[in-house]
Amino acid sequence: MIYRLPPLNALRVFEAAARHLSFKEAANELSITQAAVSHQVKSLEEYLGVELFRRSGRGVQLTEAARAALPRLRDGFDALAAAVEQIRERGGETDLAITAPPVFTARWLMPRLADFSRRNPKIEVRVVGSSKMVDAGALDTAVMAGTLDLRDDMSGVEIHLGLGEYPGYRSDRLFGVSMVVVASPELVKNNDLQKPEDLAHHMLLHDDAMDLVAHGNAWQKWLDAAGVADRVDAAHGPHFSSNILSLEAASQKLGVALALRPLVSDDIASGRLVAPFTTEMKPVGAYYLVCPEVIADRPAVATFRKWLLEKAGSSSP
Amino acid sequence: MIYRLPPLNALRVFEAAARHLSFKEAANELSITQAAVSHQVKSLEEYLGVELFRRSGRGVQLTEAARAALPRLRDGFDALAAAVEQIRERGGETDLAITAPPVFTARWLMPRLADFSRRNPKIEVRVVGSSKMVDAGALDTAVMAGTLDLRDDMSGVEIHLGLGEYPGYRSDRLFGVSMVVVASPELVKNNDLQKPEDLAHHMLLHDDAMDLVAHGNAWQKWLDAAGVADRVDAAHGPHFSSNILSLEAASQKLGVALALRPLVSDDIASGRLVAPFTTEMKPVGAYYLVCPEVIADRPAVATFRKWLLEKAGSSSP
DNA sequence: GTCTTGCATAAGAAAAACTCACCGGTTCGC
DNA sequence: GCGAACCGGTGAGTTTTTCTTATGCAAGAC
Repeated sequence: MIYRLPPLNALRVFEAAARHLSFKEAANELSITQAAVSHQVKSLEEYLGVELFRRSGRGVQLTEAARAALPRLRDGFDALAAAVEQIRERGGETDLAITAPPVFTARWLMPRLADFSRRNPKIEVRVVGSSKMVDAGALDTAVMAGTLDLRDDMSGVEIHLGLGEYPGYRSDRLFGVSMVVVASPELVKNNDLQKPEDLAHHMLLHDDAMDLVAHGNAWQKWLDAAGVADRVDAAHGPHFSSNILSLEAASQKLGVALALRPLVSDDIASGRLVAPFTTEMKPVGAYYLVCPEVIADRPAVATFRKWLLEKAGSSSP
Repeated sequence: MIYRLPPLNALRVFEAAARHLSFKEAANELSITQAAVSHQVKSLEEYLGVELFRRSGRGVQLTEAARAALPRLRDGFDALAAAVEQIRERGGETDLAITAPPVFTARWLMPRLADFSRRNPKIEVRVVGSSKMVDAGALDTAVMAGTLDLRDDMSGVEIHLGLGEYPGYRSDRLFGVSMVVVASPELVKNNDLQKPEDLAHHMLLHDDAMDLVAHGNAWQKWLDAAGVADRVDAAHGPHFSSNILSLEAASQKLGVALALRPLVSDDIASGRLVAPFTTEMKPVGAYYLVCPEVIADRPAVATFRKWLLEKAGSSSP
């Protein structure tokens, strides 16, 4: 993952200016002059080729483009600030830090983690749901060949959805995943949702994470696999930023979502969701437990790995 | 929200160096010299007062502190990159983009959103769960009543947990929140969890988001409010990065969590969770629907606001 | 009109980032 | 062992970026 980022200071200045809706105030907050803010904002606008503020003689207003990006920008700085804070306080006080994709965490890990904690009450756990544990890059051709590696870093253990190619790191395969269509049982009962063609009459729920896994529009790919791409429109429907949200939406009868098997097994077993079709799309990759060799033999890590592999083995497809 | 951040370029260099576990490789990626990387890393270490790499003659190793903070750091840069990308592409093309905290989205918005979509099938929605929509509020900004921005390629509303002071933005109060203790019904039945003191015998589930809302250690504050701070240890127990995860953990009987009322009302009604104590801690703030004045009167936004306020009114405390 | 406020801009000053050249320790091949 | 190849550390000097000062310009307030 190589970041292509604009000058970061300019971003920070822009964020402050946007928050205050005033260059002067922003300058004050940052302990620089108003002129400096003006310069930075201008350079950022030139770099991006996009107007960020609308100057109306006196005062400034955000443009649509700038406004739309602000939440993420704040998210970014928040995360950076948190990371720095963590370093300052020597954060890793817990015995075991687990970083994993949110869906995996909520749907698979959590229901089982209680068991782990019961068996190992002394191991203090820290669970971080990180949206970017999907190896988007791992689906690139270069990496598919197994030549390139990414992510030579990490803290504690991480769970990745990828190919398991992490040179220098111990990686254990948990289980493979496939993509299935899920919907609320009532939706299936009430309307006819027996053949993939019937999807044309339902709302398709999209989510960004799934598109990442599928390396494109996930619905499009699934419909292709099912051979009904020409009869169902994959473009429309609400978008969600995470699989957790789209699954929640599906169970609320908002529409039909894509999910990863076996993560949704529990939902299906409990009747919260059903998988009406047999068509399953095998995306590349599987969930892997990855950790740097240097910490692989720590007691807490070793215990967790052993436990996790056992759990994965007993419920894997 | 004023960010206290180290020199950002140093952070970026550090991230690259950590990823490659090599100053030389990092230098190569960043198109600078190895000496520059060395300098930047050193300055960051001095700024933080924390050793980040352990130099072993040839090659470098991450220290614990550095390793622990990396996932967040990467999350941060990912978010910044995404924000920049979004600005470049002038955002999505949906009719209505809703950015909200993850718990709010999953526990409150989603169950109701189905109704909205049913009533307004033509409005295409994009829901983004953003981890840090909690804020103290931008309090001292100049209010601008400027020229209208007539471009309509993207319209975003946000839901914040804050004070409702957003100059230049239209903000409507949805409902206030209070902090309550929740646990699995079985946990309450099997063990005695009748008085706050009993918490001493249970695992306390911590989450970062709740600490943010409480402006400190949320459990500590709750225990203070309940008057049992001296009898229950607020420090230990597993940590989660989001309220969604800690609630999930609680319902899996891993321990006892803090939650926001009324977000968990549905869980309590359905019996997934119970709130064993009457002590409720009122944290500052409430959920607000916030949107820039310039887009407040667009049909999609106006429709959504009307609907949302109606829903909030009928279920607020 | 005149005053005030807030952003833009140019030119020079200050600060930060980078390079170069060289050092020293470690590893690896012979 | 011994020397070569690597890799990071360091200090001095240079380049680039960022900031300030000073001033200009437009819009709203009185």
